[in-house]
Amino acid sequence: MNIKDIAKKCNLSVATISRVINNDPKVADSTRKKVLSVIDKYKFVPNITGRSLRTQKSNKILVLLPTMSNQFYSEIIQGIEETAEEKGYAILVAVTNLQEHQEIKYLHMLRMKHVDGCISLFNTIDAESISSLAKTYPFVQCCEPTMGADVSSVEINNRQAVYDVVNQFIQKGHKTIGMISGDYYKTSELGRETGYKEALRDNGLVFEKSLLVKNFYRYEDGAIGAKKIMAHNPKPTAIVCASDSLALGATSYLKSEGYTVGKDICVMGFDNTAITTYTSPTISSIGQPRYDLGKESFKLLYEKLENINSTNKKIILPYEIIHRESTGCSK
Amino acid sequence: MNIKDIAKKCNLSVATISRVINNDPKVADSTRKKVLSVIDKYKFVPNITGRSLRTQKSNKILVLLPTMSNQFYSEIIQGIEETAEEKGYAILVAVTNLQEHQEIKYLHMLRMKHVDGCISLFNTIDAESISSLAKTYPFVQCCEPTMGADVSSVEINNRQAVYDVVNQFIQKGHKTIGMISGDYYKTSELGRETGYKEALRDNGLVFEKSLLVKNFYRYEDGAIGAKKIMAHNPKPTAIVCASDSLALGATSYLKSEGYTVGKDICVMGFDNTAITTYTSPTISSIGQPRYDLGKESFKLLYEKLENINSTNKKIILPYEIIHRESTGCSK
DNA sequence: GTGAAAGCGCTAACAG
DNA sequence: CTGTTAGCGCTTTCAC
Repeated sequence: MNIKDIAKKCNLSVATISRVINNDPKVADSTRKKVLSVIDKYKFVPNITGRSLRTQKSNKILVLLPTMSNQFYSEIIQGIEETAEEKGYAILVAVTNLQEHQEIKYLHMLRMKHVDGCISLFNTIDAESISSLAKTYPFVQCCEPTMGADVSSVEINNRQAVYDVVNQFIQKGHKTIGMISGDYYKTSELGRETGYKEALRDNGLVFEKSLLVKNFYRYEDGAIGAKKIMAHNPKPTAIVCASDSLALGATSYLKSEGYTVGKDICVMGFDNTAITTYTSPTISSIGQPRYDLGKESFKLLYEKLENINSTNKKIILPYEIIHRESTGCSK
Repeated sequence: MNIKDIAKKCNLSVATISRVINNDPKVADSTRKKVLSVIDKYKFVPNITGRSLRTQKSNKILVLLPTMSNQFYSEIIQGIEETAEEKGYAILVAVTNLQEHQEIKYLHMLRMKHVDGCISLFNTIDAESISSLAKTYPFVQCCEPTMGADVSSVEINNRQAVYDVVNQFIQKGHKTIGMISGDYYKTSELGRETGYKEALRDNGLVFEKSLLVKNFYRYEDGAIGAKKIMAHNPKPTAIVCASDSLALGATSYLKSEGYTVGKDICVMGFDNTAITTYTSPTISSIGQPRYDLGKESFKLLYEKLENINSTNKKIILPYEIIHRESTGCSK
């Protein structure tokens, strides 16, 4: 059942059917009624591939995710989705699992015009490729802009967030502070680690390599990281983590070793995911405005969708530091 | 830059270019070489919309998710993705957020031939619509088959899983057992609740309405549920939950009320997500073979992709009951 | 207000 | 081995 069939049933041309489908005002009311009833009767749905081929647009955008196993992304996607829907765009999510060939495969959907634009939550390909991609296709990076790439992006000031936290710790009297970070989200990690180092430096403390451990973002990496950091002499009294999962893993390890987290040692998480209030101790965290991160990303993408030559923008959104039980202690 | 342009640059027909693109063996080696070098030079990428329109297939499948904020789905999707890739299919994920209009919107992608098939992790539309959809398009349900629908599906035996757990509790001497369930995944919930009721009945215990609370699957719903259940007289000594988030929320509430979970009261989760081993107490849980759930779903879908008239299959995969600290107690 | 016809980019049947 | 041709389903001039 295609447009031609409907045209036959109606004794009209395909052009008229097309006009009805697309709400063209210059079609007689009686004609429109007849066509709609036939469309309804046969449950006709216009073939979007034919339409895409003709109009050269799909009204779909791609959201590229590094992994699905991160609570953090869900609200960002909701922000994108709800903003996109207002403008008539559906969103499609693809997961790269951090594999470059997957990333390339899905980015081809842009070049192949199967989607009109892409919001990427993470990229492995180099800055130059990103820049050239963004020049030709509507493309926006969210949370993890590739360093040195000329592209629109939305993120928080990761450096400043950790700087503030470490600074607070030092004000409260902490002298030995560790950090557990990850090892693949290059941009945010560098920012967070830089904030850590700069806060130490600005307070006259020296950065020690053995107090900064980097690995993945699984709970167990938090535990492993905490173990390494606690082997340091003197023992740290505070640990900043690059995610809540790391903070939770660290807390779990510290408790098993007899420390009272929030009293003997402070632990700070990142992203303020729902879990933080349901553990004991509850986990302090740095919150990102997830919904708005998604929303602003789509708005930037929409500017590119309307005019690919519009200038690239870099948007920085505010973060918040939320103190819970895990940072109850001063030293 | 399209196939026609390439043909001109090569002084060949578009047909030959198409043959090269599609690895047709009956193309002279010298010709192939020339074409490939031109393709490379101009960075030509075949337009997949044109191809889809012509071949009537997209080599893409849709994975329909009720929500993104559930750790549980990530490994299922990986199972689907890796199996699909072997067969040359890319996967696209869409999130309905439990809204019917979203579900319908994305299912249209099937009818519009924008994807060749769909694996759905949850549906709100009725059994008849599902059956008729599955008759015409490759469609498989994973984890939550719609009751009464004629469709291929993969799941575990939810009823038996909870039956076993409750039975174990009773064998260990528990006499008052509560259950915290959810209120929208109709199929699995009904199965789990039925298992709970049947185990009670088969052991001569009576089911009491106030011991079964239903709500959403957020941590707070676990806390709220536990509060309600603990108001019962006599006090329950074990609670079965329909998810790990509920179990964690319940545990958090019980601890705040002074109970020692695993000693005063047992708590069982569901899905065996990573968090269960990083809380204290660690949470016992019923594990589903997530990767295989995804893998088998794609295999069923592939049978439909090859032959839409192949008979529908219902696959039941094994579960496992994993005891951790939260179920340490007998009564 | 409606229809005829061209064409989006591609593949495949057929001819040679 | 290569070219010619038709057509996938749709939108959009251009006529009338």
